[in-house]
Amino acid sequence: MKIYDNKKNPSAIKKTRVGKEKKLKEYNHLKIEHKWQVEWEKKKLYEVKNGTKGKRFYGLIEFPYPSGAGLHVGHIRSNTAMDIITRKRRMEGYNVLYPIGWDAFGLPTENYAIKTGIQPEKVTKINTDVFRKQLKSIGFGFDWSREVNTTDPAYYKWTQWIFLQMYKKGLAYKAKTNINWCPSCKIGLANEEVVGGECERCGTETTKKVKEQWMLAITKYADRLDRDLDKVDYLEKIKVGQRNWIGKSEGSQIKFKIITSGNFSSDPRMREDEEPDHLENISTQSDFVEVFTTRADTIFGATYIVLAPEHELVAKLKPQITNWNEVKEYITEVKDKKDIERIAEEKEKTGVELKGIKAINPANNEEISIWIADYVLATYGTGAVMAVPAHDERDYSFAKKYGLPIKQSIMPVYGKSTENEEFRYAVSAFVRRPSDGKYLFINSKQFNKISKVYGGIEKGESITEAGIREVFEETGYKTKLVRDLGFSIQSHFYHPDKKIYRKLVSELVELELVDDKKYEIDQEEVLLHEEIWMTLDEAKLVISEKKELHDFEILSGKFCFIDDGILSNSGEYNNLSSEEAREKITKKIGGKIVTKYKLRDWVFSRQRYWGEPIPIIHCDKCGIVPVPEKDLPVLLPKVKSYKPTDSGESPLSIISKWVNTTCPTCGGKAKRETDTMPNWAGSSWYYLRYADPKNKKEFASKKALNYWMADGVNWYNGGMEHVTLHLLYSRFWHKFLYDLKLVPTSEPYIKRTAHGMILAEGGVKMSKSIGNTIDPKDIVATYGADTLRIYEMFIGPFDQTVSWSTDSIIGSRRFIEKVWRQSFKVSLQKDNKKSSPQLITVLHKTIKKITEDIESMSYNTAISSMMVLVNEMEKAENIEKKDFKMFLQILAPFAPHITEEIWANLGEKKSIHKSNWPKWDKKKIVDEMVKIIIQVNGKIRGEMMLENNTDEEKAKKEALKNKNVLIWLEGKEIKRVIYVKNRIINIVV
RNA sequence: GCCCGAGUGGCGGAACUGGUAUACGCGCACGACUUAAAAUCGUGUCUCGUAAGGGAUGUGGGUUCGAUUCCCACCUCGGGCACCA
Repeated sequence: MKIYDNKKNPSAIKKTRVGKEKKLKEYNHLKIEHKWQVEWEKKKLYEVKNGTKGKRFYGLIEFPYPSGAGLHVGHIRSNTAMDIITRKRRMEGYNVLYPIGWDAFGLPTENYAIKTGIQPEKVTKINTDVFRKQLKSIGFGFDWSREVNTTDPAYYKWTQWIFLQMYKKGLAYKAKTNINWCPSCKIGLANEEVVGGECERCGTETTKKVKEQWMLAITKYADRLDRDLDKVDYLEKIKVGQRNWIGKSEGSQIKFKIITSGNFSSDPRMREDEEPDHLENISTQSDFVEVFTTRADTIFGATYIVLAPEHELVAKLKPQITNWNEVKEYITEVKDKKDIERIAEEKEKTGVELKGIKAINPANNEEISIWIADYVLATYGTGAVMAVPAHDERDYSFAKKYGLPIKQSIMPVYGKSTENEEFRYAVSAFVRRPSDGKYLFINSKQFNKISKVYGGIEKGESITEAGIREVFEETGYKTKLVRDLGFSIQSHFYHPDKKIYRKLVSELVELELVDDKKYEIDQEEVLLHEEIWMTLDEAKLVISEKKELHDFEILSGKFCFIDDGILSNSGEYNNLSSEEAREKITKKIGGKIVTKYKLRDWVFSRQRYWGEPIPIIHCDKCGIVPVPEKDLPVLLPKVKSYKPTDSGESPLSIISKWVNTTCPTCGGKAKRETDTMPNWAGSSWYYLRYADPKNKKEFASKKALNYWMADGVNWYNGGMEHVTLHLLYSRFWHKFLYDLKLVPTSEPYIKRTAHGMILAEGGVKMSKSIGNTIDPKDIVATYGADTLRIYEMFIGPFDQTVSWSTDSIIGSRRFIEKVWRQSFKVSLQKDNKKSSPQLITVLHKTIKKITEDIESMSYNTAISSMMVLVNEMEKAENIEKKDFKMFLQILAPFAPHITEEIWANLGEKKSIHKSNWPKWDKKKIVDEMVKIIIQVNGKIRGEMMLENNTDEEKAKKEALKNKNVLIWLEGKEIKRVIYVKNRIINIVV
C-alpha cells in the first residue's frame, strides 16, 4: 500500500533523520506553500511596472477558457513551463511581464445557461473564481493586477472598437456565405460543432445553408501572413501548419476559348433549331473560360474543362447549353446535398456535360468538352479547371467514370535527374511531379504512323529512333522498340519494389497482355531483381481497346508507353523542368502567372448569444451604419431565454427594446445587429491589453505598447490546437493595427512554441465520461504544488504527448524531500567547510545544463541533472552553504515554494526569486581526471583515467600498458590509432 | 492520399557536432535500520553465457576505425490537412 494514496494524510512523512540523532522539521508542503503564496501576494513580488529601465521580457501563455470542469493538468504543464522561463528571466535581471486572463466567451457556458437558466455572467464569475484560486495554489508568478476578461465590457469595448476600425477600412463586410445548419436546433453551427456531418448537440444531420454573415477580409493579408513567417521564430511545424492553411500556390491562369455547336469542327451533328447568328449572342466576356492550374506544363494532356456548378459562366451560357434541364437539375442537387452524403460519397465524383458548347485547348487547338462537377470548388482559383486525367488523380477518376479521353503528355527523362542521384523510377508515377527531373514531353495521337523525328532530348537536337534507343541504353536500361502493324510500342515494366512489381506482372497476365509462361511470376527471384523490359504482344494490343491500356497505365503508375513519338508542338519544351515548362507554355499561349491562396475570409459572426455584440446598426434609410465610437461598448443585454429563435436568429433579436434604436446618422428608426462575434475575436488581441489593462481611453497606450511590444511578445507558448486559427487570426489583427500605426511591430509574437498534451493513464484522452481525469487540486493536496510542477516537467519531453502516471509522482516527491533533508545537513553543519572539488564540478556542470535546458525547454533533462546533483550531495561529507544556495537558485523556477522556504531558513532576507541567477565557472566544469575508453578495432577492451587534455602520445603509451588490451594486441601489427581527446582511443590492428 | 513527428529495458525516457547505449525516475529483488511495518538508506536490475566473450536502439542494406546519431529502402505507431487543380 502506498502511503501517498491517502488524501486525508497529505504529509505522510512523519520524521526524517539525518546523521544519527538530529530530528528535523518535517516537510509540510501545505503550510510552506500557502505561507509563501500569501507572502508573495502581499509583497506584490510578481507585479511589474511599465517603463522600467533595463532589459524587459514578455512571456505569454494562452489565456484559459474558464470551463466548469476546473483547471486541467495540461494547463499546469504549459503554465509551469513559461513560469520557469519567466522566473529565470527575472533572476537574470529582466523586467518580466507574465500575465493571465480569461477567454470567457463561448459555447459551453452558453449551453450551460440554456440548460440551467443561470446567467452566463454568473457562470463565468464562478468558474473564473475557481480557476484563479487553483492557479494561485500552484504558485505561478503571474502579475494578477493585469488580469483581463474578454467578457468584461471594459475589455470588449475595445474588441468592438477594433472591429469598427476594420469596418471603416472595408475589411469587415456582410455577405452571404455557406454555413453549417442544424435543421433541428435551427441554428448555424461552427465547424467545430459538426461532428461527422452531424450536429454535436442533437445528432441531426447538418446541411449547408446560405446565410448572411459578417466576414473579415483576412485574405487581403494572405500574402503578408505567409511571407512574414520568415521573420519569426516559430517551431517549424507551426510554420508549416500556417503555410498549409494559407495555402499559397503559384500557377497559371489560362483562357480557353468557348465555341458553340455551329462552330464545332469534328462534330457533324448540327443543332437544327439553332439560329444562324447565335454566336453573336455570346458576349465578349463570356466567350472564354479562364482556368487556374499549377501544371500548365501538362496542358497538352488537357482533354476537357470542368467548372464549379456555381460558376457564373454556367448561367450566362444558358442559351447555348442544349441540355439545360439536366444541368439545372444537377446544380440543385449539389446545392441540397447534405454533408453526410458528401462524406459518404467520398471520392466518387459526379458531373454533367454542358452540351452545345466546347472549348479550344490553346496549346494544340483541340476541341474539348466542358463539364460542371462539384469536385471543382467555386471558391478556389477561378472556379474552373482544365482537366488533365493522365496527370491528375481527380481528373483521372472523373474521366474514367464518364469515358472521357485520357492523354499522356509528359514523362521524365531517364537517367540522372541530378548529378549524384540516379533517377529513382525507370518510368515515373505520372501524377507526381519529380522534384528535379527534366521532362520528356510526349503527346501522342494514338496509333498514328510512326513519326521519324523525336524531340530533342539532351542537347535540344533532333534525334532518330536509334538515337533515343541510345539514350536509354546509355542509362543502363534495356530497350526494345517494336515496329509492327504500322505502329511502334515501347514498353517498360519495372519497379524496384518486388511486391508492386509482381502485382504489375500478374495484372498484365490477367489482361492477357503478356504471356504468363514467359514470366514466371510465382517464383521469388525470377525477374524481380533485374530491370526488365517487356514487349507487349502486339497483336493483343491491337485487339484490346486503347483506352484500357491507358487505364492500366495510370493504375499501375509505373508503366508507360510511347507510341508514335513526340508531337512537334510540345517538343520544344523538352528537357525543361516542370517549372520552366509551365512558365514558357503559359507565356506562349497568352496566360499569366498568378498566385492563389486557399485561405478564405473569416466568418466573423455567430447567431447565438454569449459573445461580443457586433457594433453595427441597420437603418432603413442609411443602410449599414457603424455605432459611433463614443457609444461603445454596445453592451450585451440580459435575456430571458438563451435559446436561439425558431428562425435561427440570435436570442438578441427578440429583445425589441434592445434591437430597436435610432440611426446615429439620420436619427430615424433603425435596428441593431443581433449577431455576436465568434470565440476567436477577444483572443486576437488580448496580449496587447496586458500592457495597459486598465486604460479607458485606448485599448492600450502607445507608451505601454512601445515598452512591452517593442519587439513583440518575446515568447509565446501554447497548444498545438491553436497554432493555425488563433495564431493566424491574431497575426492578422496585429498586422491591421500595425497598418494603423497603433502597434510598433508587424508581428505580434517573436517566438512561439507548443507543448504536448497530457493523456490519461494508458494513453487515452482524459474525459469526464470515462472518469479518468486527474484533478490538480488532489495532487496539490497530497503531494504539494512543487512536486506537481516538478513531476509535470519531468514526465517527458515538453513538446511531446505524454501519459499521466500517478505512480510516478512519488519520484518527484522524493526528490523534493531529499532537497529538504540536504538543506538541514547544510544548516546544521557546525563549520562551513568547503565542498569537495568533485561536488563543485558537478554543481557547476548542473548550473550550466539548467541554464541551457530551460532555453530549449528540455525540462525533463534539467530535472534529471538536478537529481544527479542531489544524489551527489547526499554522498558528500560537506556542502558549503554558498554552493547549496546556488543549487537552490537553479531549482527555484521549478519549485518556487520549497526553495524560498530553505532560502529564508538559511538566513536570506530577500526573495530567492529576486536573487541573481548563478553563473557557472568555466574552470570548475573541467574534470581534473577523465576516463578514457580503450578500444581495439572498435570493441571496448579497457578503460583508464588520464589527466584532462592528455596528448595522443601519452595516451597511447598509457593504453598500451593495459593488460587486457595487450591480450588483444598480441601478435598483431598496429595499423592505426584514433584518439579523441578526453573520450576514446581506438587501436586498429 | 499528402505533409510532419516518432520507434531504445517491465514502464516514462537519457545519450553533446558520429566516440563507454540504457543517465534520471517509476517498478521489481535482496540487504541495513525496526519488536514489526511504513518511511529512509545501501546493492542489484537489457539479454545469452559458469566464465572469457558474444548479441541488442522497428526491419534490411550502405558509409566509417567506430552509427541510437549520417545515407538508401521498407515496416509500424502518433499527429495535422484532406476533392485547394
